[in-house]
Amino acid sequence: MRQSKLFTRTRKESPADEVSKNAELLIRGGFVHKEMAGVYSYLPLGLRVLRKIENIIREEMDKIGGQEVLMSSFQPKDNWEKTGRWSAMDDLYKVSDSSSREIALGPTHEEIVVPILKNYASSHKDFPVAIYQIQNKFRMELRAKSGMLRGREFIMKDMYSFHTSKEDFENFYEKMKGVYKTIFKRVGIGHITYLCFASGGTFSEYSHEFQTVTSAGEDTIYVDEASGSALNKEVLNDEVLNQLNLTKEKLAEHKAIEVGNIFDLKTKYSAPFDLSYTDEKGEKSTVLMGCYGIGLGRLLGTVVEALADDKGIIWPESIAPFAIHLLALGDDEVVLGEANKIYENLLKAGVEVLFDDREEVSAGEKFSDADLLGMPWRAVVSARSLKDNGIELKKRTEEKGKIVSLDELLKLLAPNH
RNA sequence: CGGGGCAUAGUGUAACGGUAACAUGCACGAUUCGGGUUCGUGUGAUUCUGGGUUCAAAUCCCAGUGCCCCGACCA
Repeated sequence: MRQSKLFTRTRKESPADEVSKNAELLIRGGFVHKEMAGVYSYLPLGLRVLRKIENIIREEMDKIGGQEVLMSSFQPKDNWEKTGRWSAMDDLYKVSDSSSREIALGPTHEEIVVPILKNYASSHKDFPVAIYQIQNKFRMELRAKSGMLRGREFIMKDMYSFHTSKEDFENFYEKMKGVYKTIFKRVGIGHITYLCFASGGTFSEYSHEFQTVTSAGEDTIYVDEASGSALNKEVLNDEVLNQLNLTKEKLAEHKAIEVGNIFDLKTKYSAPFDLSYTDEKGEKSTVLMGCYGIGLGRLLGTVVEALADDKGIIWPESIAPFAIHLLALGDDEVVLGEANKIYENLLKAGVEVLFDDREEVSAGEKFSDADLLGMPWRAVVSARSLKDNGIELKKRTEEKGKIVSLDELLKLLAPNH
């Protein structure tokens, strides 16, 4: 994409109403636009990152047999009364229409997915099933905060699994731990993300969270570096330590962001809707459930928060909006012509490239923008690089670049082309 | 939901109760071209909303709304 055509632009000044690093950098770079507290619109650059995260998650969900759906955001009040959550869940958005019919704006989808499945599944042969979606969620947070990290409207991947036996559920649950680890690794924060023993809230006694260590985190976790196991401060007691085989003295305390969690729901939501199956002997039993969530906006914000430096964002290659940021310096015809040629060649090779072709912008500003926007690679074409007979290529994370030829550049970024 | 802070051009900030200013952005013209170059001209504001005090309110008072922070809450 040509940067001269991009409708967003960068800002030098930080927004006055955002303190958190993730929101500050994302807004300065034009990735997102704040609508209200805890509500952000995604702009072209931000959407590209979001889509990449989405695709990674989708691939991993499909890999373990998840079936993707897209459920409604409007949810009937009746369903929520059946589970008792119409009045019990205080962050539920309730809206009414012109006939004063009351409906919920979905904060989660147990109340929707269970009746849907009940419509189709009734035999033990119909299980197990795993259903997921990537969709906007609404929660009336009393205090939205930390930029993208705790919002009122946010995009979440929620998966629900359905089983006929405890063993089958546990087997799947264990597999999901591995799948989640893979996702966070692919997104680029695997090295600082821990599987964490935690409270189950209103759902179950315990659950597992995936916590990414950064100073901006709102949770406190304890990590046993030797074994890699971790637990949330909220469940830190002798009984739990014993159960996990950990000693208090060896634990390191960290601030962390909860980027994902998995729950054992048992029959909490299948029972109210009588989601059951008939087994081989003709006997009916209630279906067992698990649920598995990842907040995509929060994940995006976490990556910014955890990996940025004082100059701006540093995107991992797997989710960067573009693989490379190509800068043409100066208004020299030869330089511009050469940069254009390189841009066209990269496009032809299928490389995602952001081309800073703005003629009236100074070199310094282009460098600053490249640092702020955070593409993994920066390629500079200028009178100087042409004199050196090539393109100056630099990693976002490194100080010094090196001169490469177009062929070398293509080989690096499109090795299979 | 308890506590604290803030609200002024698109953005970031100034302004003793007395003509709303500066920077940046944007437009135009020069200049420059390897870390937000320099200069000129122009553009841009019901000072969050509503009330009150006053000859006079961006400024003081009250209420509301919005945003940020701390806490509580949190699938």
